[in-house]
This record gives sequence, C-alpha cells and structure tokens, in this order.
Amino acid sequence: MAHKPSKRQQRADRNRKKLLSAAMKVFSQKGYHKATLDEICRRASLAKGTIYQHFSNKKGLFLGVVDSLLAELGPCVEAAVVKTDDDLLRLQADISAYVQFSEAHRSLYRLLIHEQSSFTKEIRERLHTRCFSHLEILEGVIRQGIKSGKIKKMDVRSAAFGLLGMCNSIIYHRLISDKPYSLDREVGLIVEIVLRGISR
Amino acid sequence: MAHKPSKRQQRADRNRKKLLSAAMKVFSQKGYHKATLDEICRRASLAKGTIYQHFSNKKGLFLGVVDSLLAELGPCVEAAVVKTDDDLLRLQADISAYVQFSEAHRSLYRLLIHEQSSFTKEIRERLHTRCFSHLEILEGVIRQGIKSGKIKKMDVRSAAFGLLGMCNSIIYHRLISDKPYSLDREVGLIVEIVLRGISR
Amino acid sequence: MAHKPSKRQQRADRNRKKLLSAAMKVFSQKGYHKATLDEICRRASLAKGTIYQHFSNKKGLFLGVVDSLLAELGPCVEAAVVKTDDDLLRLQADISAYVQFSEAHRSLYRLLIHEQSSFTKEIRERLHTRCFSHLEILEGVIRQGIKSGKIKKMDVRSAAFGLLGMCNSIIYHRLISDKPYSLDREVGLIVEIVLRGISR
Amino acid sequence: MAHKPSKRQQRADRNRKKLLSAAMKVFSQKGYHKATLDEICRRASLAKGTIYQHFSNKKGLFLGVVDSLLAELGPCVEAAVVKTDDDLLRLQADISAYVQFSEAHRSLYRLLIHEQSSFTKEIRERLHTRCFSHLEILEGVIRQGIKSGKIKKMDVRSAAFGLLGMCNSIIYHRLISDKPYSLDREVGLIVEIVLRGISR
DNA sequence: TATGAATGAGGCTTCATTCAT
DNA sequence: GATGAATGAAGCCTCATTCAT
Repeated sequence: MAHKPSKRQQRADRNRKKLLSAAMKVFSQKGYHKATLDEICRRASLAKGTIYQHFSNKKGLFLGVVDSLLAELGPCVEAAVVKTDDDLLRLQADISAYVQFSEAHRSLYRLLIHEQSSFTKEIRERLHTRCFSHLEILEGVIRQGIKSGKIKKMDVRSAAFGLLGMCNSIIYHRLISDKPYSLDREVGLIVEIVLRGISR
Repeated sequence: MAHKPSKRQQRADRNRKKLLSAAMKVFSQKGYHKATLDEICRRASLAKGTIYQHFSNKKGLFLGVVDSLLAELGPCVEAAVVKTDDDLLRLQADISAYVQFSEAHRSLYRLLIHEQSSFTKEIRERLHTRCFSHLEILEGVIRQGIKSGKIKKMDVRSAAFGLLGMCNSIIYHRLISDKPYSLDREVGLIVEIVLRGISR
Repeated sequence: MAHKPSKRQQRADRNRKKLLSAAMKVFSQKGYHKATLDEICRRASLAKGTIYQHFSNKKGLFLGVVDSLLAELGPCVEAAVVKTDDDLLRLQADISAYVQFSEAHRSLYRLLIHEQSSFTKEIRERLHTRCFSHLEILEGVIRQGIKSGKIKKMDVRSAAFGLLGMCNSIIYHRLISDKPYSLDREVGLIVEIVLRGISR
Repeated sequence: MAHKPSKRQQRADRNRKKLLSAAMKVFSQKGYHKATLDEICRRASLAKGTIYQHFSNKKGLFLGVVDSLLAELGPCVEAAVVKTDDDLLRLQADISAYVQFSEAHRSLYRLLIHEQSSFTKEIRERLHTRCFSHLEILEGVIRQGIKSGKIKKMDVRSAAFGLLGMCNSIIYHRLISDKPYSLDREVGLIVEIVLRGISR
C-alpha cells in the first residue's frame, strides 16, 4: 500500500500528463521547431513556468513525449505475437500490430519521422532503443521461421530491416497523402508480397 | 530573340546557382529551421539581400533547391529502364536506379524526409509531382510485367507504393543508422524479396 | 513576562538563523542578483515559503544578513580601542581591529561593496548607520590625539574618512587580487604611512 | 588619405557610439544586472537587434563600455606626471590627475566598483590591465622618489597600492555620500597625509 | 543589381512570489 | 508554521526581412 499520494502530488501528476498530452498534439501538428511552449501550455491550461517544473526545457519535454509513447510499442507487438505458434501467422501478426500501432499514433509517427535529424545523439539513441525493441521481436520471428523451414535462409537483420522498412513506408505514404486506406488490405498486400513475392 | 545574355544577366545566373548550391549544403546539414540565410549567403560569398533578388523568401529558396534536384530523378530512372526489354530486369533496373539516385543525394533525401511537415501545401504538391514521375514509371513497369505474365495480377498502384516504400525505408534506415551497407547487396535483397518473397 | 519560548517559537528562531546563515553564504558567493532563493533554502534545508515567514522578500533577507553581521563591527572595534591609553597605539588598535574584522568577513565585504548600488535608500542608510558607528570611534580617537598634541591639527572627519578609505582600499584590493598578504605587514604599512608619511 | 568611410560605415560608427554612450548611462545608473538592453537601445533610439550588430551580447557591450573609457586613464595620468621633474610634485600630480579622472567619470567608477565580481575572469583581466597601467606609473614615481632620496625606503608595490587605495576610497566615499566636496582640498589632504603623516 | 546594417517580432528561460495543503 | 507546485512578468537573444547606398 503506497499511501499518501498527497493531493499535491496528484495534481502535479495530472499536470504533467496534461502537459505531455498538449505537447504531443502541438509537436505533431507543427513539428518541433514551429511548436511553441506558449501554445503547449495554453492548451494544457497551465502557466509557462509549470513546464519547467516537470521538464528541463523544450527538448526535455519533447523527449518526454517520445518516451511516454514509444514505451508502449514493444509490449503491444509482443502481445500480438504470442497468440499463435504458426510462424507465418506470427509474422503476419507482428506486421499487423506494428502497422496498427503506428496508425493509432499517426501523429507520433509523423513527429518522429520529421524531427529525427534535429537531435544528433540523445534522441536517436532513445529512438533506436525503443524501435529496436520491435526490431528484435521481428528478428526473432524471422529467425524461428528459418529454423522451422517455413522461411528461406537469409540475412535476418537485413530482412527484418527491409520488412520494417516496407511497413514504415506504407505508413509514411499514408501520412503524407492523408488518404484513407483500408488498413487490412494494406497489411494483406504487404504480407502477400513479403511471403511469396510479386513474380509468378 | 534570345541572343546576348548580357554580362549582367550572366552574373545573375551565376549568383543564382551559387545560392542554390550553398543553400543545398546548409539545408542538408542543418535542416530547414536551423539553417540561416546568413550562413547560406556567407557560403555563397554573396550578400544577404541578393537572396531576395532571386527568391521570394526563405521558403522560396528551399523550394528552389528541392526543384533543382528532383528535376533529375524522373529522367534518371527512365534512362535506366529503357536499356532492357526483360520485364523483371526492368523492375530491377528501376529499383536500382532509384536507390542509387537517393544514395547520391542522400542529403537531399534527409532534407525532404525531415522538412515535409513544415510546408503543408506548396511543397507537398511539388514533391508529389516530382516523385510521382517516378511512381508512374514504376507502375508502368509493373503493369507491363502483369500483361506479359511475368508478374502476378495485383493492384498496380498499391504494389508500386509498397515497393517504393520498401526502397525508401531501406534508404531511410541507411540515413538514420549511418552504417555503410553494400548498396548492391541491399538492392539484391530487395529484388529477391519483391520477386519471390521470403517463404519457401 | 518572557518565559516559555514555546517549542514552536524555538524552531522558528532556529529556522531564521539557518536561513540567515545560508543566505550569507550564497549572497557572498554569487552576489545579490545571481543568488537565488531556491539555492538559499536548499542550503538551509527548508522550503521556499519559509523564507517569507521570516523576511518580507529577497531584499529583506539580504538586509537581514547585512544587519546581523554589521551589528558586530562597532563593539568589536570599541573593545580593541579601550585596551590602551596611548593615543597612537589606540589608533593602531582601531585600524588593526577594523582590518581584521573585514578580513574575517571578507565575503560580507565583497557583498557590501558590490551590491550597494542596488538599494538606493534603505540599505545605504543602514550601512551608514552601522559603518558610522566605527567612523565615530575613529574620529574620537583622532580628536583625542589632537587634543593631547600627539596628532597634527586637521579636519577630523576628513582625516577619519581618508584613513578608513585607505583601510577599505587595502581590503578591497586584497579581495580583488585574491593574493595572500601578511595582514600584520599591511597594517604596519598603513600605520607607518598614516603616522609619519612616506617622505623623508 | 583613407578614403571611402562610406556613408553606411559612418552611420554604423555613429550608432556604435550611441550605443556605448547609452549603455554607459544605463549601466551606471542601474548596475549591470538591473540594466536592460531594452532601456539601452531605447535611449540610443535604435532597435534591439542593432546591439548585436556591434557587440556579441550584453556582457560584450559592458566590456565595450569599460574598454572605451579606461583606455583614457593611463595617458591622462602620464600627461600630468611629465610636466615636472620634482619627485614630490610628480607624486602630487599623479594623485591629482587620478582623482580628477575618476571625478570626471564618476559613473564609470561606480560601475566598475559595483560590477567587478560579476565576471570572474574576463573583465577582471581587462580591468587589471587597464588599472595597472596607472599603478605602474605610480610605482615609477615612487621608485624614482626613493632613488633620489626624497621618499623613504619602502615596499614600492605595497606603498603604491596603499596610496591608490586611499585615493580610491576617497573617491568611493564621495560616490556613496553624493556630497559635493572640494576636490582640491581632498587632494591636498591626501598628499599631506601621504607625505608627512598625521602625527606631529 | 548587389550590398549589409538596421529592424523588431517572437521564442526560450529564469525566478521571486503566492497559496492551497 | 512549513511546504513546494504553480504562476507569469520580464529578460536575453535569434534571425528573416527591409531599404538606403
């Protein structure tokens, strides 16, 4: 029983979350550089100084946003993968979960794609740590598929990268074009190409 | 009567090119927002005001850079594709040319990927115009492959998108990770997956 | 009836002293403007609000620090002066005591010298009240020396000022240069010059 | 004939001077920390950005002010000293010139006295470089007085420091008290004490 | 046409002060 | 009395854009 999450502490936590939520929206819409702390705290209905109570500065806030969201990715995909034992179905589940996650967090993805170059080291490391958590799952799925003979022998890492790349690009093009696709059809197409190729 | 490109005109053209070249370097290195007109004109050995003689403003200069480079993409891929009649080889040539082009202009690619959100309408339209010039070539190649029976029947546009996406992501991950890959091997892997899939 | 300084009152007094002590250190090290209440209460292991329980605001805290220290100066010099009846020795004792006091509280002195301009009226009045307590002692010593014929007739106030000035500057330059001088030698030099001048 | 101090350059020079002049006034009145760039450029009737055309930042502007003024001190004292050959008169001339300089630049002195601690290294070095130019002159005068037998043998540097200290303190107390003294009488008193001491 | 000093809006950050707990 | 999260005014600095030369 962790007692005494004092009323003060509760409010602080709530405010931190309000900030993260507002920041996520503004960063997503405007991009890192065009986003202003003014707008973020206005949307959070908090004073500008409050940001600095919870985050070191603008960059810290951005990292906070990224962290809070990417933390969910690994577990989310993992959960989808364990549901079946069939290797090809697992691959399909992985891809599907990944695309759905990015779909659910469109704005985050746009954010990540656009702002990566802004932060030379810090953010990239975090990004990779987080994203590789998915990459490793994917590699695991492919590796086991090879072992069981369902998948051709190939460079696991490159294949995983390529696959992830294909997914990312689909996502990416969806973001750019803003057109509503059928998610299932897209996932179906990816899986078909990935598994059997386009040649007859 | 286009004779006598007066000395004045010649100098103006030279300056415009110097600006584009300098802007390209600075935008690539720093990204759109961190790039300053000060640095650009310093690198071009020109005065700040001169920029406004040739471009409407900072955004106009950026668009100028993008335009001058993307103009080469379509013809470049086209040239590679016409060299053979075999449909699968043409697909391979297309992919290879596209990846190589983006490799040769990786800084431009980084730029485009990162700064797209900044310009909601104008740049996106231009980007799509240019990029679709490649997309259309790719679609043409696939469509002809289907007609000749070398390629499965499938949604041409989605397939092209997926394929392009795969390429882009490979390129994208190369940009992010900064690791030196063998371009040929990557292209080979893409083509293998695309043509025959990963399952046995 | 001042009995029973209730436990509450005792704690309040202790906190006030902790604050004064911490404030003194921080003000001395950082100067008035760069000193932050945050650091002061952190050093005092107290909360920020507590400062406002004991002092009206930042300036009030600063004045509190100055007061608590300067209160010691007059009595300190007085004590040194009464020890002898010889007028020239009393002068020497006065100077020596003054220099030693400022040496012992060099950080306070630095503080006073640097921050005087910040508070046009309030602090200057207090400063002068306190410092004049020493000036008056010094004037008394000189006046008596003149009366007894040991010291030339001269404007007592100006002489006292000049003398005090000499001491202050020595102190001041010691503060600036951070070099370790022999205090006794410096005092000896001052006394020698003051009493007999530098010409032969 | 240095031709072409183009109209542009002339205006720039004029603006730089306007800024220095305004900055000097504001820094003097408010002290470094309370002085705002807003007020400075308002007084100079220039835009805030113009400050950064001429100085790196607030500190740079302050250093510019200090430099532009202290540059005059050495030559000023030197000029006064060479006018006579008599060693004691030279000492008097030196002191007189120094006090008068500080009187003419009251505000600068206040500034220097108050803000020294703010800049750990940079400004102190400059200050010392400049001030020592006077100190060295003073030492030279004393040294020659000792050589010619007019002045007692004593530690030259300490004596110079003590003397300078006395002057500074007189100046300092004048600044503090804001009372109008007779400059000549003060200089006379200093010289009398310095040369012959206060004892009979 | 080319120049580059001047402009000033706009952003990030600090920190003394307040007030609900 | 004590606490410390929240506040928001105020400051420094950047940089795209303008315009007189």
